[in-house]
Amino acid sequence: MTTLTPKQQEIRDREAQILAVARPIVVHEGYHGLNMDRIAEEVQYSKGTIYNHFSCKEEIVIALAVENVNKRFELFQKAAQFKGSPRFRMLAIGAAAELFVRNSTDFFHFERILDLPSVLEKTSEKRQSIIRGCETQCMSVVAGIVRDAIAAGDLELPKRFTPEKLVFGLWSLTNGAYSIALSSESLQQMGIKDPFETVRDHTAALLDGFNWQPLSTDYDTKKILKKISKEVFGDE
Amino acid sequence: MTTLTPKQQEIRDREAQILAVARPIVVHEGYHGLNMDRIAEEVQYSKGTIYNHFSCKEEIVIALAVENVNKRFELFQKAAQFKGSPRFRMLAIGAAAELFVRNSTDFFHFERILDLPSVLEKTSEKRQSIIRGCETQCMSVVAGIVRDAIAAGDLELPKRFTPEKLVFGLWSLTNGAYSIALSSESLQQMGIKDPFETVRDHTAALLDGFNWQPLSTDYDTKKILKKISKEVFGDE
DNA sequence: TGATTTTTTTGACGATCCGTCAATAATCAG
DNA sequence: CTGATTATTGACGGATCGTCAAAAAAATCA
Repeated sequence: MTTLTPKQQEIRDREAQILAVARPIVVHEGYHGLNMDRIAEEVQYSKGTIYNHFSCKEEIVIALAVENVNKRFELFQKAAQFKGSPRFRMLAIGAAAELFVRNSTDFFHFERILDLPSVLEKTSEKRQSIIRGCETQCMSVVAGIVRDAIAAGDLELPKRFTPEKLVFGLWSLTNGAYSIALSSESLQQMGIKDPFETVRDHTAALLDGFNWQPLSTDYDTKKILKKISKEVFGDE
Repeated sequence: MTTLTPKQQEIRDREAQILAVARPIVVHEGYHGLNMDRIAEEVQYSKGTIYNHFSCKEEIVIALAVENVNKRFELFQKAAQFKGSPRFRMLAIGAAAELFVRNSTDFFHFERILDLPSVLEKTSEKRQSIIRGCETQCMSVVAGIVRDAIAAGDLELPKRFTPEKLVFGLWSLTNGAYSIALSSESLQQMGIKDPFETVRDHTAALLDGFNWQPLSTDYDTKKILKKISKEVFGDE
């Protein structure tokens, strides 16, 4: 129980091995470049063995997505702990989201694949619920900051407008922007050279629109962001 | 030249037939439910004939997407012609986007499939550029409204902030929201029952954040929207 | 009209890839 | 060391893509 036989150890490690082999394939050659025979060849085990770990191809993709959403959740938690006013903590969340996308551009590859219902359908309920759980937790962390802002008197939401709704807006904005930025060729020719900066500007405007104090015009964004990246993400 | 032989007529019509058969399949059974043999069977032509019209499966999907983006562009043009202040015309654009999504939920099916690089890769440059063109034109129409607002003195953008950047934000927000709403199961359980209403609120907040006059607090949204749907989209 | 050329249609076929499973090999327990 | 258990293997069946030589249909011409 406490100690594993070498065989058991080998089996445990293999799952990570398979994912390590699969990840770059999906990233560089897309969903259709990923095929089981190739994985089998690269990890030096037979196809049947791969299927002992993952019941289908889609299960590998979702496993990769799980690795990513866990990382995101960690970043969000760190960010939420930034010492400062709620509005600044929200800025830290934005920085976390940006950092996440920058460090794992590949994330969107997996998320896009799983956006296809015909793909998601084949994956296990178990891993699906892990992903949903991560989403919900991230949402909670951020909604918590909104609640703190309300409690502190920095923010007053319109009638029947929940903190979750506000978070949904931020989530849509950032996710939508990164998603477009990664897929649409036309962005460049429309004159948007730095989507990240644009997203920062827009989240600021959105929160200003809700009159969340202090307004973006009242603080030095660059300065705060520098402080955040030093204190929260010092190492990345 | 001016008149077509019956045979040529038949060939012309067949393309539409194929798409008409393919669309519901993709919508209801996803990308992987769509297969060429099945299409061939349903349109009562052999597979080879299908391949005379579309060089591959992906080409059918992108053709369906083209049908949709054209529809969206039409709606946007109509909306932009609404008689009223730029801010209200922008409201009309929002209504157009919402109407588009409501009437063609299936749109996101095709867009998601084409988000996979491994799928898009196989499609013709011709159809790709049609789609890009529609995107660019939509962007231009909306950016035009922003410019009108600036010219009218209703809006002043921050330094080095182009109208296109503002449009990109709106586009991200709405697209992101609809995309999440359609795919994420977790939304409901987070308490967002009406994503459309939430999107309207957020776009309003975003534009307020840029201090685009008149602010959403200064007009009766419901009233204006009713006017818009009567005058612009009377029939839909 | 009937013969000839051109165009269109067809579906059998090769190729690829998924997922299975009976046979084989490795490991473990006594 | 031996028999029981567990893990591994890769050949195979099935599905689907896209091709292409042969057949059918249409168009052209005498």
